[in-house]
Amino acid sequence: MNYWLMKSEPSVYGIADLKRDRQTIWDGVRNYQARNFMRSMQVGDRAFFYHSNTTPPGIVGMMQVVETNVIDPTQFDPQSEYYDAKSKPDSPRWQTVRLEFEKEFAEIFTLDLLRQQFTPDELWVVRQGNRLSVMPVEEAIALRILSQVQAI
DNA sequence: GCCAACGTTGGC
DNA sequence: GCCAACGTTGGC
Repeated sequence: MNYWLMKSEPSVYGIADLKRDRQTIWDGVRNYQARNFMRSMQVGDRAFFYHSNTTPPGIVGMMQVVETNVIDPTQFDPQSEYYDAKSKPDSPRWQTVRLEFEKEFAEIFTLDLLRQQFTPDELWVVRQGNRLSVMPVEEAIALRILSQVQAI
């Protein structure tokens, strides 16, 4: 079982949306490194839900991977902003995962707090200029974060 | 809204 | 295969 961190802008899709939907396909990722991490995910892995582009940014909850190697349907949808004309149905470029809501934190674990507790080597999200939207989190780091939060 | 960081594209 | 131009991310 591995831990991950996945970013989303709450104005696009936030923890409240996942709580309502219970499950979601994590679509729209168009970065190869992020995609490769999602390809390596396994059922039962847990992921921190990170709110980006908001005040303050930070981790707001936990999700669980319930299905792997999901073809991102938006790549074939010309109406979607994530449409990829170069991706063909017989060899899709973009795979993702299905995630299930696990819990929402009583309080956001802010980026500022993460910076105070972890070095950029320990936790990639605190690296300056990091634009990666899916990244691994070491178990020891994940457990330190989880020991400091309460679920709603 | 600004802009630094940085990934991608495409001409050569 | 280099790299300038361009587009996007995301903190502030």
